[in-house]
Amino acid sequence: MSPNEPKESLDFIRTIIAADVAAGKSGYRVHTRFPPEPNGYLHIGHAKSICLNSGVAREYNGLFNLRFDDTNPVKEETEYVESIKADVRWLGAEWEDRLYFASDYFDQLYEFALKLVNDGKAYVCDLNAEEMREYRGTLTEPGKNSPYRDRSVEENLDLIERMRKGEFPDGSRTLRAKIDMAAPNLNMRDPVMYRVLHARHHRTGDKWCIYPMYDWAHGQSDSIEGITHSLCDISFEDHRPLYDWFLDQLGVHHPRQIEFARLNITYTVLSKRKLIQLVRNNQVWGWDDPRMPTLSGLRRRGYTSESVRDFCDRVGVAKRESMVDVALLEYALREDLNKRAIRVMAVLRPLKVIIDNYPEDQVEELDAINNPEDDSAGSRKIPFSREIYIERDDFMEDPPKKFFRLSPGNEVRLKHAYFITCDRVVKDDSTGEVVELHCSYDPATKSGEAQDGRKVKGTLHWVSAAHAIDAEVRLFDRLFNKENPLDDEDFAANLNPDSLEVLKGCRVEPCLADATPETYYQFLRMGYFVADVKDSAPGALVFNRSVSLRDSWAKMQKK
RNA sequence: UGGGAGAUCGUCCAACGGCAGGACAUGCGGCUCUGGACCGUAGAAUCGGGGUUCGAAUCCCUGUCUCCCAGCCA
Repeated sequence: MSPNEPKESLDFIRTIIAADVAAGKSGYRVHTRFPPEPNGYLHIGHAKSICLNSGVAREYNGLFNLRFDDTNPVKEETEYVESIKADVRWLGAEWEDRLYFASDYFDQLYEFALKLVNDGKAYVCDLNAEEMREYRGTLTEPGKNSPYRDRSVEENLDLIERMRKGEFPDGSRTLRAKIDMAAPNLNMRDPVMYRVLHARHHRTGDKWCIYPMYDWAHGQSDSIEGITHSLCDISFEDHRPLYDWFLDQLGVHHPRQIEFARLNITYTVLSKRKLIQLVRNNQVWGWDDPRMPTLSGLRRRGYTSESVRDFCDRVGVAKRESMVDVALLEYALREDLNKRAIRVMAVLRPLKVIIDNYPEDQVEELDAINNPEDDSAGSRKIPFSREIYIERDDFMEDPPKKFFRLSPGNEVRLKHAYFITCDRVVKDDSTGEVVELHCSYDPATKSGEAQDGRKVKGTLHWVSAAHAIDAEVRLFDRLFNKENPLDDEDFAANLNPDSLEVLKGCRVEPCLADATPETYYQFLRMGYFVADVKDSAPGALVFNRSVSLRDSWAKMQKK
């Protein structure tokens, strides 16, 4: 979408930006940024922000920056920088040569700070953390001025310079903006700009022992980069007056901060702090566990970046707090995969079927279409023989009314192959478990149509026993069994103990032998699957189920 | 009377003084060599109370509820 071909309605942010551009603000430019802190992996909530920021820029032929907000060396690591870059790139957000770090601006930020000190708008404060809290006041009571608030410019200059040089221990002094200790907005009660922190930074090393706070770094970084619209989540609404204050005092380019509601999804948590807890407590395999809402987890699960972007479009942008149904995410994936996934046959819980009247040593190569939704996907050959496997769930000895699958005496179609009828059931004497089925086929139904025009209600997937290859299949369910896991103080108590089911001894058709994570498959009637990027290898296949197919039979059974 | 923000189908998002609409989810029906996909169809909402207006989800008043803020985190 461009301003020339508007949608019938714009979200509130695009409405604001359209007005700003029309009014000629910032020279008709649009320039946005995504500013992650490299202290964890990106999740789908970040995807919403990335899509918004990069999308808006693209719509106006503007620019989009990736900037790491790396102002707290004790929490940040290079590993996170790399994973974030990979995730943003995967999503298709293009930062071109504009990869920045707030730490790139430490020198400039320091110069800015000196200017505020010189202007009498910032001072060095000797209060410790606890004292500062006491002086800050409360939500309903004003704070008190720091006893150090009225130091001379000369003394402040001397002190900040010595802070920078490392003369003072961690936590001993801060540089504070001189605003208003009685302000009803706590952020304006002389906020800290710099703290002393003798910590090695992942990029600047030991150069600095004072580090800027978020509020001091963020707006100025936006300004330096020429950002026009600084989009952030609603929790920063209270910070906007401070964002504006710093920029106004400095008299520099002044981007407009706009806040939107963060994304929440049912049956999951979208908070870096919570996710890192799951990782550290080994409650998941890692950041890229396929059950995690991280972008690396979703990717490993088999989500396409197209589907994630489509989902972000569908959830919209607004200010009210909301909880999006996870079904919408799944819908977006199915929608995309339905168009592009190769259809193959895989039997997850095998039950042997012997076709008694099929020639003992015969093998036929049957044609199988790769994707009925996409002619260009072509077709392939699959082997058929006397002994095959079908899904255990596709047979019932004593079927209920609407069961269209195999049962004694009933005829069904084997996809791409023949009609078969079940003649005999072999059971284990001691357990009574069905061990194998004896069936007969009708040679006149090859490729799945009966010459005489008779119909069957059911079509089953299958694999030739002699040709099938072994695979492990992992079925995932929601990570939490409560719609909002955060409703309870201990959210981890809501972890779904059945979120993972591992199936071994699955039998899949031969073409899957060299499956790689780059190919999205639909296992006919079972769902969409992808080879696991870490655990799958030729000869030891491991598939993740990305999402199941809609299943009206299962739905019917539940009633 | 701390400050800030927000309340529209079950869910998410529209409607910006002029017929409350779309998507997901759900129900029903059709079609199908995937009980998939697809097609059709149904039910489903303006937080409460006042006011302004020919006309209010929208403007005004009032009440209620929800969320955020007291890190030298971001």
